[in-house]
Amino acid sequence: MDATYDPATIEAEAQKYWHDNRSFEVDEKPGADKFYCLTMFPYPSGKLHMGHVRVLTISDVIARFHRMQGRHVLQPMGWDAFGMPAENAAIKHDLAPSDWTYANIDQMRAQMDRLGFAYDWSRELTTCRPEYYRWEQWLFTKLFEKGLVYRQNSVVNWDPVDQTVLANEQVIDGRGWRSGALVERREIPQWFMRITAYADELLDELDRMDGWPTSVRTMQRNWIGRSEGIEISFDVVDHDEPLTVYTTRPDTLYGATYLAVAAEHPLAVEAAADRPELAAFLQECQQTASSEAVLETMAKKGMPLGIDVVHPLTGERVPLWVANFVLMAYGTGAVMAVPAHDQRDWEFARQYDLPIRQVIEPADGSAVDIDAAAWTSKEGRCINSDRFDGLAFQEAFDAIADQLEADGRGRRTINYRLRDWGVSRQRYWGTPIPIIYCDHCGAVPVPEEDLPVVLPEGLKVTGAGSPLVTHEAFVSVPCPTCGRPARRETDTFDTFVESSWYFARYASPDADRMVDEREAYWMPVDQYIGGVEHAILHLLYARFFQKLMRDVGLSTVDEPFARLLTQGMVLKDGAKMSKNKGNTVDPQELVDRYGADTVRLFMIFAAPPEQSLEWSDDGVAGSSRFLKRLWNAVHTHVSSDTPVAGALSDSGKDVRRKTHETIAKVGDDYGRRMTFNTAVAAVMELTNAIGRFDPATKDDHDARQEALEAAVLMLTPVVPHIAHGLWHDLGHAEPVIDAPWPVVDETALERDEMEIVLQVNGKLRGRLRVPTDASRDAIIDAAQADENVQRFVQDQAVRKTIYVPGKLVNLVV
RNA sequence: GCCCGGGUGGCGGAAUUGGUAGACGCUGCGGACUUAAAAUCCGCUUCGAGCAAUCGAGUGCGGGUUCGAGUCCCGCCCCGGGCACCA
Repeated sequence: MDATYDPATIEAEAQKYWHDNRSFEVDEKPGADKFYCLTMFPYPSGKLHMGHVRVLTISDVIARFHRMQGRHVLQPMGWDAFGMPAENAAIKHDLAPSDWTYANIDQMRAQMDRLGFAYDWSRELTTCRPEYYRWEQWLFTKLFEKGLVYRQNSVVNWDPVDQTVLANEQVIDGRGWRSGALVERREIPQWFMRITAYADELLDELDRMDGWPTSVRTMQRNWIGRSEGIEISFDVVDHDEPLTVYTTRPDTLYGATYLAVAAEHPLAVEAAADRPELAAFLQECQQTASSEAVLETMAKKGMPLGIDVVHPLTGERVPLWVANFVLMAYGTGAVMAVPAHDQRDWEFARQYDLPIRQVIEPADGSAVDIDAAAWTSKEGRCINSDRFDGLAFQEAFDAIADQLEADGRGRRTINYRLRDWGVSRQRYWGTPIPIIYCDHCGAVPVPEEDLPVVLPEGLKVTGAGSPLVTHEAFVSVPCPTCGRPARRETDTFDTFVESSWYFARYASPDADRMVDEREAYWMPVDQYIGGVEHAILHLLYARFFQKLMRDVGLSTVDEPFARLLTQGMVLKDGAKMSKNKGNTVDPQELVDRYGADTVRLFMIFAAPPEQSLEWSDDGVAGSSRFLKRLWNAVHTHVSSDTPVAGALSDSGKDVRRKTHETIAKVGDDYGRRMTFNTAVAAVMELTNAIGRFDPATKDDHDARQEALEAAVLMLTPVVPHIAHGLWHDLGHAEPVIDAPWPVVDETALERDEMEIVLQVNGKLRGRLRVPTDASRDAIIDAAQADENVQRFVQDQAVRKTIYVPGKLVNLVV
């Protein structure tokens, strides 16, 4: 064994061993305890950044730990290869998105291998390949047959100068990021997947998904947003069709003093026909980005339409307004406003001097000042509500609902905040939507035998619309039904479609179906790891797709991810590392300088996986120093002479106790708690103890061998290369990746003495060493006899004595 | 605006079920080795008072529950993530 730690050499040796032995390629081994460990696959954006290194390292630690626990571990890797950045890079550098993407993939794959991740590369997936995306085209056509997809108008951000649809990210302060033009809302026909058909199942299963963080489950629950309410019809004066609104607060119906519709609503458009100032306002409402964050934070504006509606219970006339915060796409495009009991309605009413009528008062009789703010609590009872006065929330809800239903003016409904998933993108670098439009047959799905619809690679991207639209060889096709000339859909799928089923495809990456019977062996994913920024969209869509695959008969699994770990960001100087901020650190330079193990160790040690991680150059150097100390400790041991036979010394006993205490803690930290940082800290403590220990006898020497072996084994998931070498140096022929996890020797944990903390009135006043078998009374007596304790007790009477066994005594005086 | 997190020394963090606040690492300071420096090793390192024993204060802010609160409850402040076309 070399006296000095040379990462470059030992990492190359370990990686060569894994590569030559195909150490991480797995197949379906019957009866094995399978463990499917999966990282959210990366978008191939260029080189690996620190965020990648962190999530990939966390996943690799989990995968390698479970392998050492004897499980049959699958850890695949692939590429979420379609998306907007490739188009932007293509415009900037005048090249094809495909060339840029494949070059990035090659670069990132090589970097991953240099970091020593235990991937089964035989299952590698790339979503921009027709052999991958053909199956989601196939599924789309099946869903078309089942009525789970449909085409409908919906709103996009329109750049009137570039004549193109913008992503929310491309709208900056209401303007297009390239043209600088004011963005408009525009409605265009788009394809939707009916995720709302699965809303109840997606919601109900959250209660049972105890392998997921509660925060993510809560976010999804709120996102789906199931509510029980009433659809109420208001007759519109001089119109035949009533106006329908949904409310969860029918108990406040008597306080409805106005209604508001969206700018695109037919009633608003009709009213604007002969009123230029109203038409101008509707035009202004269009001049805004479509994201909810923008709509909810912009100044609320409105105008009266000069149309009245009729209150369904009182028969009073109530004015109808148009407001910029009401969206046509959500619900019915109309809302009922109760300013006294809804804060947004209250502010709007104040702004436009609309009446505020209190119809609920606190049940406890306390006063509320409706002039100061809306009173939104449900802990009240009705007032000013005719025969419903005095009723509590639920009573009033039921009574008013019954009345409206009896009058034919209302209907109890369950409503969801969740909206169907719009999957159409007016972009080139994506999966073609497999639809052909025929003047005679309408929208026709591409027949199975004509799939895949292959995206022509190598088209020139300009930034003004998708090049597919003008690519006649792609667009012009005969109708599959009637054979007459027809045109292909030129929109592509949202890239979330590709990432909604890749986890299943890894199980059978070469199947001539979407997935084959191997899916049943590997699914569900046992541990999924990725950024918390995916807590809602990606994870909800993936859950939805799993159910779609189940319901077309491809799977029997309900939920795709049994356990979920959401890792935090990598920060530097308190901000997320990003090219924009110019605070990035290139992982490659660190790997070149310190080796992969040091980078991996720092990533794991600096913070628990779920928290953000603050970058520190000095911390990386510290991780490297620790590996040198570990190397030196093993070198010192294997190059020392074995002392003569003799029993274990007291310090040898201490080392054995520390070894087995550490084994117990580290196993719990890796397995149950997933706090890998504290696992590493515990092994550092053990290594420090080994360094201070000078074996006097053969048994002492054996204890040091045992301690070093345990330390190496426990660090193997984090720093597999140095562990590979050291395990060999400690005298083992078999590779450390297949060595079993160390087992706790309970007898080594036994102690003769324990420390008891002494408190007076809850304040620390002393410590006490007592035999482990000391009785409660003996300990309390000794506590009261303690000199410092007596200083604080003096002649005061002890009112209460609290004894926490093995921990503390608290005297209350 | 709404939903979900987070806030502990000079810094990253630890404290697992309400029971010793600051493990482990970094930085800094002091020392050893060296002609010297680097590397390495040893010691100290929450703040204040004290020669010391020890005492007081302290986990974003203000209250509360408890023998005892970083941990539980109520009300705030600040920072981060998401908000349906970034992935």
